[in-house]
Amino acid sequence: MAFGKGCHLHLIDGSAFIFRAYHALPPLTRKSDGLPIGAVAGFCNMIFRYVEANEGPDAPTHVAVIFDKGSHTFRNDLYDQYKANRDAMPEDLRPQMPLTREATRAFNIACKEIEGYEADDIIATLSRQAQAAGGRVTIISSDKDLMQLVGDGVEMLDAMKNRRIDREGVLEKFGVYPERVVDVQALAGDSVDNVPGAPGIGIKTAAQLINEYGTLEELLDSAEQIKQPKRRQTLIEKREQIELSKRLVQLDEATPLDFTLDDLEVLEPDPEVLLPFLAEMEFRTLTKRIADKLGVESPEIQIAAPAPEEGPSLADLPFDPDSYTCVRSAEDLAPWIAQIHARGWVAVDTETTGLNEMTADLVGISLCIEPGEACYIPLAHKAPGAADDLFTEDAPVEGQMPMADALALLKPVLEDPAVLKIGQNMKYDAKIFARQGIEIAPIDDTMLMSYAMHAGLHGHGMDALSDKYLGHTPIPIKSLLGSGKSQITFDRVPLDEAVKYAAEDADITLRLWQMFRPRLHTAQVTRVYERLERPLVPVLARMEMAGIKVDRETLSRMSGAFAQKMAQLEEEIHGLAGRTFNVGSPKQLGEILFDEMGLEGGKRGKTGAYATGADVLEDLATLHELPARVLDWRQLSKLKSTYTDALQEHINSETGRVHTSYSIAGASTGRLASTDPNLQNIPIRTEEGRRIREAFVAEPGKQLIALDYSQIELRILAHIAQIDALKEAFREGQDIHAATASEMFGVPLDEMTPDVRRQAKAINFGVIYGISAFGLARNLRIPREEAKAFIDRYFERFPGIRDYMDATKGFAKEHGHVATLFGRKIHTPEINARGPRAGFAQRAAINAPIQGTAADIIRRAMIRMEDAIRDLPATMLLQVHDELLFEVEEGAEDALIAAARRVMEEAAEPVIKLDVPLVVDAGTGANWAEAH
DNA sequence: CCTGTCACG
DNA sequence: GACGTACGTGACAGGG
Repeated sequence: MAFGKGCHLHLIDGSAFIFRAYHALPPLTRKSDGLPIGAVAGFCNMIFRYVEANEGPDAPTHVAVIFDKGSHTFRNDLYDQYKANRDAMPEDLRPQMPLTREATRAFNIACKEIEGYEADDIIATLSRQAQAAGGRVTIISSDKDLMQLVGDGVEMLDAMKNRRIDREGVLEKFGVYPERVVDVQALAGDSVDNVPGAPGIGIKTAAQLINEYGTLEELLDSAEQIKQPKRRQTLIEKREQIELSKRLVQLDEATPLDFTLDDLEVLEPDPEVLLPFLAEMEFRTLTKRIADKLGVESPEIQIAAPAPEEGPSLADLPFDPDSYTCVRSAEDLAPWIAQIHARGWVAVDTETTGLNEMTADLVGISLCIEPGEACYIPLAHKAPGAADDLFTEDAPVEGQMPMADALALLKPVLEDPAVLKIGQNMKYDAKIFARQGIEIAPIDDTMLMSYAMHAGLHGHGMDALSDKYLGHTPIPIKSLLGSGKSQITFDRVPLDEAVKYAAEDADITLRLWQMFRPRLHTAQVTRVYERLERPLVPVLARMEMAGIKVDRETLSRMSGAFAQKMAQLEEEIHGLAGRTFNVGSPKQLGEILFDEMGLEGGKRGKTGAYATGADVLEDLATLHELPARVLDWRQLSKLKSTYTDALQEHINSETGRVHTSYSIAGASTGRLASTDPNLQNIPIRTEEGRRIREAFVAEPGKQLIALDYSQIELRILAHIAQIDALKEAFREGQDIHAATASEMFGVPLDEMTPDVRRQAKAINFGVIYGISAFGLARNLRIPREEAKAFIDRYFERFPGIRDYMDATKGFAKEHGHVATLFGRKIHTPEINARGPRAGFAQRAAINAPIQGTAADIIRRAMIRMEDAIRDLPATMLLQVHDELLFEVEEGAEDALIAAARRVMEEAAEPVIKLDVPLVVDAGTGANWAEAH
């Protein structure tokens, strides 16, 4: 069909699709050969979704996907810096580029690119041709450069946001209509494409100037008349640069094409072509979906067994467990040490008798210097267990170096500032070595490299990373140790097996390091890794080793009291129920409440059991006494089992202190997580619970000091979202929730009631969490309509908040991640999902930059803290997200507070100058309850 | 091993 | 138009 009046042309910006697909999906690889395929998969999905969405009455008659071709265009001849600051294409995306073309053709959609021209120029040329022929055009892209084409039958469609952009939309974005967009762009420049523009003039100012003077040329000719001296000078002095910028942003509407509009007619996909392509890519789900849609049978997808030697990215070297060396003597070890010095780096891994670094004993050390070249140094292996004779059982295995000898030889290497020690989760090994008197440094950590690059995409344990990035499943530790009751410790593992396992770990670590090192740069997270992740390792190691003194007597006394009270309550509850049952069983409790007692409103969860959460029981408490007693019982049960009992088990017998372990790469937002035990959730909100903190004490002659950031997340929100009213309130030191309430409800601050303030507080928190009327309604126990009215009012009073939320969601959808002020990336792979998961992902995306920036700030404070308090008799013990806890000798409290507060309040600087002050509150006491 | 519950920021 | 919703964690008990 010839293109003409009544025709509708769709032009799809192919590169935008590809990059969106690439960033939206984890680095998927084709199962059979490891070919990176994530972007192709995403691309095909997007094309398919596009096709499905365009079957209606407004279906296009003509369509093409347009790509960029080559990196050199006429714009580079005009200006050699054009797009010069663009990152190189990620290594794993490059091989996917030709496949996206193939995919387009497989869908039977015209696929066009022309050497030396950008896709935008081809799109411009086709749009004008279509307009001239009397047809309509829809450009599927969100690239603002294309906005100059809009109007007179040409519209843009942002496929992700599903938003059409017409002339008014362009006006909204640029402040001018499409025909003047290039003028505004020429002035404002574009940092992404490295278009210089006029320094100091952004889109707002540019639009204002153009609207005042009509066109860019008229503006430049009348530059002398401009009142603002700075602006006038810029426009006069930078005229050439501005005119060059205009030529750079101006799309070429006369690109020579080797095809015509008629060639772009919409065609049905041919199942004989499309399905084999999808099957070859090994897209199971998509192949089936499309086959169903086309009404044909889905082809069988044959996935050959992975052939590691054919893996393209890792054409390296297969893993050979038999190639590893067992080092049994100083003579064996010497050449390894020489090789390490020759290279300047070595991957190191320790094997121990357990997972708790404070109690586990060193069993052996493995080293790797090149992929495939690794050794294991057994140091404390014993004969395999269960010997009849208790004495021979503990005899060391023959042929091991004395531990002291090995450590004496390794210590200089491990502490050599010229030798980089590479590990996976180095904090563990650093602590093991520290207990042997070795301060390992400098270090790299593959777990943290992965975390900096891939937070939110997947876990960062070695097994996951090896599988994903090396296509190799490591020997499972369970195969050596067994599990459950018969589990043995690593010192009982036979040497030949131990060598294979341990050396492989070091080998994997080295290979991951070689792969990740360049990728840190392409992912632009080198600074995050080097400034926020890696330096934290020694800091946390020292905090964990310091531990905090916990008074067993106090806990034990509380346990006894709790047990007594619980027994009492249990009796009462059984009496009220009319029979005995396990109060701790939600299942049994639900049956009692809703089946036997016949209370109304029982809701079943997905397992079919009644929900009996605190919110449910609180509602029921108005109807009957039993649920109220159960709530009391549950509180005590929680306190006893999780705190007063369990904490006693964690008191280290040697130090008399409790040593938590922080996971650096656990939470996707950059927060730390505390485990074994978790010291970040010690009770404080209720009086009974709070008393548990009395058991966390300072040594005699010392004090505990707690410093915590006041409202740090709301302050960050005020800064990021640029909310002037919030900023002002913080600058004036106002009660922020009261100030919010006052602004929203018009109540003067001195007439504020606690209830109004409470509601405003809930809204403030809600905003940080990605507010919804439902969530707020549930939190405040008010009707949803009322909650919605609150939120509407809030957005009305603080319109910047909604802009922030929309912008953050949009960014996540486009890039597949969000970022903190310090550049930490948090990936949001589900952001383009459908159904309830989309909501989750969106709220998480809104929250992540705020929570993550707060996490970055306290990390910066912790990293600087040791230096700042070096001369004080004080130790940093714990971090609880926005709080740091110190132990300090009596008499030095004030000095510590002053020094630590300064570090914390200035922690964002100099990278970020926040528009709001950071404020730190401090408390001192003999125990944690008093210090808070 | 999963689910529900509840402790924290 | 229906659906299901506050963000981030870890530990414990029950129950299959």
